[in-house]
Amino acid sequence: MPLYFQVATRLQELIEKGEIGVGARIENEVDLAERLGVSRPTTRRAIQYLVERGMLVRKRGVGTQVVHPKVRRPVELSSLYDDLVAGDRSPRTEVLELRTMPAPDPIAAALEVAPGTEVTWIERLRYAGGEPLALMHNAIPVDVLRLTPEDLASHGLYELLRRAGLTPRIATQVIGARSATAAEARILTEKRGASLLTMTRTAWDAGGRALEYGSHVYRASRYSFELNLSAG
Amino acid sequence: MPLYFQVATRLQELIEKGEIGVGARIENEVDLAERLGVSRPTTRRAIQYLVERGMLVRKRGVGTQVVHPKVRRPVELSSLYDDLVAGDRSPRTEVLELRTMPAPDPIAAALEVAPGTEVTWIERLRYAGGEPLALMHNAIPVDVLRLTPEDLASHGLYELLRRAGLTPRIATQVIGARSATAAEARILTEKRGASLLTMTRTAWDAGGRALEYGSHVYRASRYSFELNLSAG
DNA sequence: CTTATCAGTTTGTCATGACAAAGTATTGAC
DNA sequence: GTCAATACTTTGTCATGACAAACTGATAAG
Repeated sequence: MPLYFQVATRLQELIEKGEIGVGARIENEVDLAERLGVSRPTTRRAIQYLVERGMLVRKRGVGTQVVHPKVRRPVELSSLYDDLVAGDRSPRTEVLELRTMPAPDPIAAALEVAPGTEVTWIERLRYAGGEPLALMHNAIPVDVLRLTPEDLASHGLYELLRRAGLTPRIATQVIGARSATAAEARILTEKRGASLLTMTRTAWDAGGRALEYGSHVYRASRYSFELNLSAG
Repeated sequence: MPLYFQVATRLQELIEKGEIGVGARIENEVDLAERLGVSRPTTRRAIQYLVERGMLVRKRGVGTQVVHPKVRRPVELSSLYDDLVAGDRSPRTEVLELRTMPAPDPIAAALEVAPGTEVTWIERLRYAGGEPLALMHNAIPVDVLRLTPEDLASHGLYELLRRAGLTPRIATQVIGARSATAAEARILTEKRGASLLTMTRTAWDAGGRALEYGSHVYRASRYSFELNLSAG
């Protein structure tokens, strides 16, 4: 574990425990470095880490202040399944459809691959707490990953990607809303015309290769997106 | 302008122009630093900057690769008004209500201030391209900023905050959806029961002080949220 | 009393040097 | 020909030293 990370963790603990209260200034970099027996760049990097997480704020000529006692996590690249597991809402997945087919033009465009590229097309129904929560459509290029219905029934798509050594790194999402069609309402046990949250996403790995395109609809009565933002 | 930033900008231009193609590896840090006549830490910092923006990816023992030719901006702390101006959709704002009142409990809780703290309560209707787009409710503690209807009619709330030297730094947002009430439908010229996107947000400044609470509804037929995410 | 100047404090930037860790390519043994 | 050990390349971490820029507060001038 890197030194700067150890320092950051130690600082973070002090703040989370409240031993350095909100609004208080922490020791200046030079003294802190000397007291901990590390160099100033290392100290700076540790502080920088906590600044990026929204715990600390620096001001030149003034010092470094605690602004929030808890880490505000940035928006994360996780899947719904992971979120539900973390929230203890006992997710279950029903695979309604799984087949390979040439990508339709809009999906090929979203994935930034040639039109007609073979993709695995998946339609899944996600339950949480025994109730249907979301209807999810995904397209994964076949040369990225091959999937079986069994895998998908018991694991999140992102978990399967990670297991195959594929790490989503960058994603663009569009969140919107619309009314449920009759078919959607029936599947999600909502009334016709009920409001649905829609989310479309394309995710790329570190190599810039598109891993996944997703077009999902959520029951607005049961789900919302939570975001934590921090500006430079 | 800092040296590392100049280097980053230069690299960024080369990549955006396509002179360094996607997938190509850039020169290694040591050589690049020497060629540009700067130190390796400065070069590293410049590269780090572009990595955080999703343009480059580093791999120890391998090198640094271009993964995307355009900057993927992180989710930004900007207001709807700013977005619309940038998108040339000629926004206009109608202030429906503006008064000071003690903050109701849920709003006081969101702002992390004492219940009953005086806030300015604002109800605005935002137009874009001549059509109503969003109905916005905001609460701003009076000791943070005092507002006049004239200011608000011609400027975004965030612009007014900035002008007063208040910079939103951290925010938490919740995005959801629901059906329009009869009153909302009438104001937004939608049908009754039309789907609306909802967004509630609390924004804090660098000092950890809550600047603003907002609860907005958007016409789902005319607006959606776009997010770019990048994972560490 | 008000305002301008100046010194002190603290973070921001940059250079140099060194070693560690991870991945790749080459070489050698079998 | 295959596999393992080795050398090489490249990024990751860390130390030391120095000066610049921004803010604060005290001091001096009006």
